[in-house]
Amino acid sequence: MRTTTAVRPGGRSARVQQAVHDAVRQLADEVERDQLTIPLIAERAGVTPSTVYRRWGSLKELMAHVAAERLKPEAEPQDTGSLAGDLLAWAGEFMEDMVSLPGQQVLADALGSTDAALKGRCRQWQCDQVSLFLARAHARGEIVSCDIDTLLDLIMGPLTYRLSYAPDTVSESWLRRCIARALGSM
Amino acid sequence: MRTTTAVRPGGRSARVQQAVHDAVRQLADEVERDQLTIPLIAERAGVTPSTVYRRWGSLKELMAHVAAERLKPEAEPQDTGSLAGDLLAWAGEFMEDMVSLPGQQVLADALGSTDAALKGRCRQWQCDQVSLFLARAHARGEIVSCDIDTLLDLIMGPLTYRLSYAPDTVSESWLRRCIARALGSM
DNA sequence: GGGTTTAAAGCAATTATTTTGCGTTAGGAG
DNA sequence: CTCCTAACGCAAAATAATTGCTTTAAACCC
Repeated sequence: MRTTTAVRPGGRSARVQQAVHDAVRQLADEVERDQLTIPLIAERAGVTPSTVYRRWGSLKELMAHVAAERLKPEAEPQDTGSLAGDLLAWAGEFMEDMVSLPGQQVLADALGSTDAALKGRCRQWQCDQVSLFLARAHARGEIVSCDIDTLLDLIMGPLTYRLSYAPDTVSESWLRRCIARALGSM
Repeated sequence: MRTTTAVRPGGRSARVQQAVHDAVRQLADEVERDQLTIPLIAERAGVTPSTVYRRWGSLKELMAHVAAERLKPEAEPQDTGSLAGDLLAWAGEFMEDMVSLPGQQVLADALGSTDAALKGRCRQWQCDQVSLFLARAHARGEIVSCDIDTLLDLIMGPLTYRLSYAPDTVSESWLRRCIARALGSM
């Protein structure tokens, strides 16, 4: 098992990680998935293949790490003025990202990993987002009767499930119903 | 894209498919995941590697096919006398299978695929199961106010989500609450 | 700051896997 | 029974993965 995260954060190590991740994202838009190889990625990143093998182990693990990074929220999610609105904006954007063909690849790469630490991090990011929405709601004085886990179970659960098994069956109206149900439950 | 399913069903082709699938299942219990290679599988199955490459394309796709097969229900699920009971028995068995280490691999292999047809088949099997439970409930005279999709959204959604991102947080009591919520909703 | 230590990267040789062209085999159709 | 063809086997060639050793550059300690 390799560590991959923040080994000697400032310096060459970090630059290599950045270069490799960038190379993967670039090449994902340029070549078919089955010709996306580690030697190709290494060349684009300006490093030797053995560096990639030693740090990430395999293409599968590398793709999982890059995919997980794309699941990480980059900016503060918008404040819509209500919990339901915040959840819809957030989950809606996720939904739109992941129904697309590249999004489907990202989701598959992330879910295809068995790295528990990686999955745990993804889960934590989602918890953090929902936690932020709940804090906002509380600050507004909204009465909320459900916890983070239940919201994730009833929103991200069905959403991830459908995105994986039947991506053509998701829609904004369906997502609205999920959110309404989640907020109404308990 | 390859077809894989039922090409010249009766004959050599089917025997090869069987032998290869069997070899994968055997070897999955014997060797670490990263030394499970196509040449190894081919040797165990008594075929040449090129046969496997030509039919399945890559290890990833082969594993996805084998994993999907394990998600297919083999026997008629037990009739417990109530819809809630049927759902709990079925989803509970799925949960127990998939929290285990080999189960986690199977789930990751299946979810890691981007073969829409394969995913669609998995979804269909689950629809069929729930449909059967609903038919039984109807025959018993149970009043049921929710449809197949909602039951899958509220049971298999959260379950698959948690099995993927936080397998240590599932439990039978949690699953019971999911099922109760699903049956009470709408 | 300058010297020391040590992860991590580069390089190159070795090994393993993947691809491919072509001959062969065995189901399926007439 | 014979022909036709998809799928398999075989072996050579191309490509990718592994590994031992060397070199580089962060990090650490005076």
